[in-house]
Amino acid sequence: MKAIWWIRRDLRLSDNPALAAALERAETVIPLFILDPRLLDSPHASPKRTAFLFAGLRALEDSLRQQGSALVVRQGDPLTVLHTLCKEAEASEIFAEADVSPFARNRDERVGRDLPLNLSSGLTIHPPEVLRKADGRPYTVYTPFNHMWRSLPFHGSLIPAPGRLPPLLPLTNLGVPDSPAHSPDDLFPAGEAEAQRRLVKFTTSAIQRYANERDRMDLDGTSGLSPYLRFGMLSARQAAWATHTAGVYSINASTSGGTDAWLNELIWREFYLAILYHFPHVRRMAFRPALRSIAWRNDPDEFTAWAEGRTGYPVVDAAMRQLQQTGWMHNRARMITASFLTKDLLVDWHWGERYFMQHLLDGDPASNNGGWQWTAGTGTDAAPYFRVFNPVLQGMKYDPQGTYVRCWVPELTAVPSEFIHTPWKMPIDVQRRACCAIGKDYPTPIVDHTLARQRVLAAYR
DNA sequence: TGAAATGTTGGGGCG
DNA sequence: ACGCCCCAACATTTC
Repeated sequence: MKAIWWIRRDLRLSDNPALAAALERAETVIPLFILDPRLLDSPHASPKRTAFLFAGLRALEDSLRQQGSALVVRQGDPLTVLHTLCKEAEASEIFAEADVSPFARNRDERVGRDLPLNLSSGLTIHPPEVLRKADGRPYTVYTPFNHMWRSLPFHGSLIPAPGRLPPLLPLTNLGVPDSPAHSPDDLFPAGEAEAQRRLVKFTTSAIQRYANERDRMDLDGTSGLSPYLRFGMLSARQAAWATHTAGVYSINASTSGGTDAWLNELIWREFYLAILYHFPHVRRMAFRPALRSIAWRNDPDEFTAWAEGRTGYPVVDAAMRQLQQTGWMHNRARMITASFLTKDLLVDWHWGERYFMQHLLDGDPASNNGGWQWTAGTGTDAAPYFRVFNPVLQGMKYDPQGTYVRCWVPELTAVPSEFIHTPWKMPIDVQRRACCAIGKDYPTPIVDHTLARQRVLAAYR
């Protein structure tokens, strides 16, 4: 029997339930990736993320070749492509990893009606369907979701990568396209091997300090694994299991330091994947009906200033430039910039959601939407509307010396630390010495935070 | 996974 | 010695 392994966001050979199922049932497995124009040309697509995906496909292709197989790449509507390939290669089964987004579920349902599609769970550790309250309804609050999640047994162990794969007969193959844009490949080299390297590095060092340092924008305190999790170059199970090697892993522990904080982040990921699965309309509108008609200002010039890092608030500008230049942004900075756009500038969170999707290597519909709705206060278990981040205080707390700011906003390099988060307060002679004239070399704040805060509170009320 | 406004307390300066 | 004021430090409430 021949089967197709339809690769979507599971670019890995190890711990891949869909691949394992295919190999168990079929003598020949055809690894297939479909370039779907509806995804690649969507308004939420990102040249940087596509470049990362293609680089990941090249890495996967290399691994498959080393195992005696190959990667077949084709373009078009998945149903049509799969139809053609099934006929051409005489494949009688298709195996893939289940996904949660409305787009993916729609697509898979269409395919499954016509073709023998077998979906395996692997995107999350616990599938969204099984996590329900006692009354059968899905969770909408993180903490009880977290408790239920942690109470579930982890079944099965990690699936090792297969040894030699069955060889393929020649098939029509586009090959992996060249990356559409220059990607910051040195910061995030794509592929399963790199993901494993990072995981080992993280679980043997930074994870110990993760509880305290993950919020510090000036330190290397995060895992840096999000782009790899996004495309399944690393499985969530691998990410959670690896905490064993950190030596203090306990599924029910509340005091195991960094590993526990790390597990919480993985559970946030599963929470928002479950939210999108159970409430697909969150992609189109606020989860909370009362907050679907906020009187946004939506000033296009202010939005552009935010996007380009010209707001006059150093932490906001540093973060937005980091995103533009690297395709990644520190998690604390994501909350600060999202709060600034929605609350200080009163721009619809949908605008920010789309912009982040267009730039983030790890851009994932579920996590990104969840994060934006959390900040805007419109989502499940969201921050209350009156919780407005103060960009100055956040900067002083999570970038105390201004190292992060100076890294991404070079015009502030010589500004003394005393003024690094409030450069507009520099006396003229200090500005001169720092070679930074406010209003010329670096912008005056585009809004007064105190006034903006009052304005947003009124608008939300 | 905030921050500002408001309230309370207690020590020290000073008449 | 005493009352009064000021204000920092901390706690509570409110947005």
